[in-house]
Amino acid sequence: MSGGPERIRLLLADDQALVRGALAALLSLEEDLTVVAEVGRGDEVVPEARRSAPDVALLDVEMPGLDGIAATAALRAAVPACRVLVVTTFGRPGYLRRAMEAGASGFVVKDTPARQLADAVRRVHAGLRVVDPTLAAETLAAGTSPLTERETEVLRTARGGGTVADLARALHLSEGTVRNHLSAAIGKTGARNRADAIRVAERNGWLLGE
Amino acid sequence: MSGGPERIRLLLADDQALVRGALAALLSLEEDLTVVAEVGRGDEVVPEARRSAPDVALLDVEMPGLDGIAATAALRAAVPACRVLVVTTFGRPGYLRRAMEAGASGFVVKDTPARQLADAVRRVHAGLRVVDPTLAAETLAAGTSPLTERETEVLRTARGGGTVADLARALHLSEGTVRNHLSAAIGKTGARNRADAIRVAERNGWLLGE
DNA sequence: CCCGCACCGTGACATTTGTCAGGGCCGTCC
DNA sequence: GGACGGCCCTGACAAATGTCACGGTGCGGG
Repeated sequence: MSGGPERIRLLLADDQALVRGALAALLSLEEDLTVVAEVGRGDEVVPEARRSAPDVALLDVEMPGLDGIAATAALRAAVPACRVLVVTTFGRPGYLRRAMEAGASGFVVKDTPARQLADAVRRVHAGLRVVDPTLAAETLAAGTSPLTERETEVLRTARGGGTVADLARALHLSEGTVRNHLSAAIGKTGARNRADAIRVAERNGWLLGE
Repeated sequence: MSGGPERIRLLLADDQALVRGALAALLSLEEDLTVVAEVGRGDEVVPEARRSAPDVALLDVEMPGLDGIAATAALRAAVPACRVLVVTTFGRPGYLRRAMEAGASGFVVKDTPARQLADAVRRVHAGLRVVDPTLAAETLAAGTSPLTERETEVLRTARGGGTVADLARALHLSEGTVRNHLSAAIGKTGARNRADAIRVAERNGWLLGE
């Protein structure tokens, strides 16, 4: 508590309580870091950040309530002084780009060595950007989503695994139109199936928004 | 190092280095626990356990090389003195049953509070069993897999997302047989699609073994 | 022994899915 | 204004998928 007045204040957001607590333990070992808040849902990030005024927020992408990308945007708007470091399980190429566009300062996958996390936090706090180099290359290669807005929506709905008729009803579209969008999506993703297209799009992080 | 000779020796296995390190930090805060080994792959568990002789092994289910269930069985056979606590992301009903059958002493999901982990470790070390009560109920409800061995195999292969012809070639079966197995699986899972059936089976942990 | 059951295969069938060629409605940009 | 492109729809077609009925093989239990 009285270690010094200059500690970097951290907010942790991760839906898995165990991981959250473990990260807190890991980061608290550092002299210059202190965890001032922990939340388990994306929509709790902004309220909690308003209350505890952290310097850096570590956000997971997969969270209930609000995904980490949307939470990033909301947090940047509500508490501009707080920088964001996205820490995620999956190195989906699209995630990185979306996170950066939303205003994140850094992006780290969960299979990077534990030692590097504290450094990443310090760099972000210092105003630098932190990006996994391997992932950056993939992101450039994968580029932005080739899918149109409607195609994305159809594909996202199709994730639930219903028939074309179901999708048409859910989206208030004609069956033919749904088929057309799916066909276009299958072509653009280079897939052979609807299921295949969903997998490809998901892996690239093209099914996130909204 | 010299806190006392009676510390519980732990082995951690998780494919995400960050989580692994964080768990190590969390558990090392406890006076009576010490982490003696960390691995990132399932097939490294037994060799490492032979070398470091841990009292308790914390294994993730999702791991490259060898999944946590198979690693549990192998570890129990190779190093009977070491008890196993499975720590996993997904509370799939089938995972719990399979883990227990493989000889695990405990099963914890990653969104349990961090404080409880150390207690779970101590209980397991003391010879008790630790099971998430909510999950136990679900497991009883979901029961064992209704799928026959072949159906499971076909469904597992179908996950890759190929056509029936592809599956037939990969499994050395006739197309008609593959269709029959898929049809049976769809019926038994109460699904309407092949993709749907895969999702249901996956959620229940029926696609694990082998 | 006989029955049930998992398993493999065949063939035929209805349904679903994916593709293609159209056409019309709107915006934006040149 | 005209071209372009996203979006919606139609209708028709081929291919893949799911279902059904059937026969044949082993294996284990009553």
